[in-house]
Amino acid sequence: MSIRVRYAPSPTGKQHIGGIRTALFDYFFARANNGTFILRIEDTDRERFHKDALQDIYDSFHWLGITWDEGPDKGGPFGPYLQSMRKDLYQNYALELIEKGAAYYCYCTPERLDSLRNEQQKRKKGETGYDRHCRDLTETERKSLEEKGTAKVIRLKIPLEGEVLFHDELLGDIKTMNKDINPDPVLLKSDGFPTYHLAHVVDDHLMEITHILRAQEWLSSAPLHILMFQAFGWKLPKFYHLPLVLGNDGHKLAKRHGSTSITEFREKGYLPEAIMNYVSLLGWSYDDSRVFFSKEDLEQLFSLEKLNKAPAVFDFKKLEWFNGQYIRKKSGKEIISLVKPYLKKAGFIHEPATEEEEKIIKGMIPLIHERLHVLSDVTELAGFLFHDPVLKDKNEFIPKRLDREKTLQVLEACAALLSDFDSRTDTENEESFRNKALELQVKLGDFLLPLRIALTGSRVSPPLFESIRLLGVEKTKERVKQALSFLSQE
RNA sequence: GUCUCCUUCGUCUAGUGGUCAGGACACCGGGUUUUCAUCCCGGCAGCAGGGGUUCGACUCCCCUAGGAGAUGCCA
Repeated sequence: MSIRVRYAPSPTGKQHIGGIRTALFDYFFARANNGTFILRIEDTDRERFHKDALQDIYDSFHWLGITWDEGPDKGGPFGPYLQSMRKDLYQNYALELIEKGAAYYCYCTPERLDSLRNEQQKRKKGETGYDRHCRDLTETERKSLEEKGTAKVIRLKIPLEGEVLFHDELLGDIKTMNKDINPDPVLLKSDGFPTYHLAHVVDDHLMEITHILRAQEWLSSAPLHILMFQAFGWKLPKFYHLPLVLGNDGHKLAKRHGSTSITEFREKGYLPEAIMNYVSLLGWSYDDSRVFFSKEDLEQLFSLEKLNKAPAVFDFKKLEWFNGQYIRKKSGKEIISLVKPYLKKAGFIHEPATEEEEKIIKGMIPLIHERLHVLSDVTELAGFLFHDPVLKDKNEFIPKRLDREKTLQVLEACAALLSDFDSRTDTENEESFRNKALELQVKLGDFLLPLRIALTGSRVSPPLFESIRLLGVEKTKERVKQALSFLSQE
């Protein structure tokens, strides 16, 4: 039987690292086994639904280059793939469960449920969850509630005794006493929409899903899902509860850990290759040493056997390292087009860029390429090529081993050296500067520092001589002049 | 509180009874160098604890501890 897997996000917020990791595993597993990858949108929570979130799912996937074989926009033999369009279907299945005695109507108001929960929390001990108030309503009680038009939901009737035993392909056999299962969870909400529990079981069956890969946060409700599969008399898919991705505080990854949504990573200048590579290594590995994997590699190499059970902490530093690696693999040409949007956004260049701007960009790439960790670093690194530096701290100019007088002297010497800068090669220039530094009894690094700051506004910059050539000697001279007067101010 | 899952360097991980416990990021040194970055070389650092099983346990079993998740008319 051919493999069919699905990624089933709910459009309630931006796609985060955790969800994408699951999606990637689904996708790679399908590709590596000539299976089918399905995208199903679980938009059954009408209150939390966001149109932008739906778009974000598509955007994130397109950007990463993940394609699906069946989905809302693509169609397929088991559609529609938008759960809100399958509403009636779920109602029928919920009714079927009632007929089978596996579910029942509940007329409890949200208010009653709230106060119930409050009391339970106050008590701290003992029972939690629904008290099964409506489970054994008599027919007459039910009828009178119906006549009053009380809103109702459908709840799953969890057996009071016994246990559920199921096998997780990753975690092994898992046994749960029925009394420990969430007491009678809601299947069909009062607005007629199903909850996740009902919807995914119905759809996974109808869509002939063979493997369910989902995060471990679902593990505790898995027994209840098993119960439903059994009540319907359906064949069980294989379950893989994937380890969670945690933030550096050890908790489930969430907004508070900074920007962990894919679109935010994208905006900061992370490459899809880097994200894909890094995220794939969260809870999965290939062998004892290989770390670089392209999408194509993963589409072939990925296997469920190499999955890890323990949760993984998301490490921004390592992602950044991967990103730097992938940036360095790009050609200069690629970097140019990758970096341009950031220059535009910063207001450094026009749209489209002028000829002069193009020239500068082309020239600066070799200088900044290997200094880039994320693409947005470009504005910091190359800003001085597009605007004069802001001089704000005199002490910045003064090297540790020098004082202000000496620094002024050094800067004057640099200005003098600059006059026939263009007539010399870089090697010759270096020699002249070196000689002058020697003459003034200053280390070359110290000698060049004030000039570097005059030019770029920072102690850290791309190589000096190349930078001077790029910006032009005339402009450099002006900046040195400004620096000189700034530094001589009392 | 209760239930469930998890536990190898700070982090991601390899390891499936006999290894000097391997790799990567981070970190710390050193080298290259006009700063930074890159690059190269080197280093620090781990089997949570306790019992078993076994000739032999990181590997198997039990207990303890710690962590996480769930406990919603959210997914």
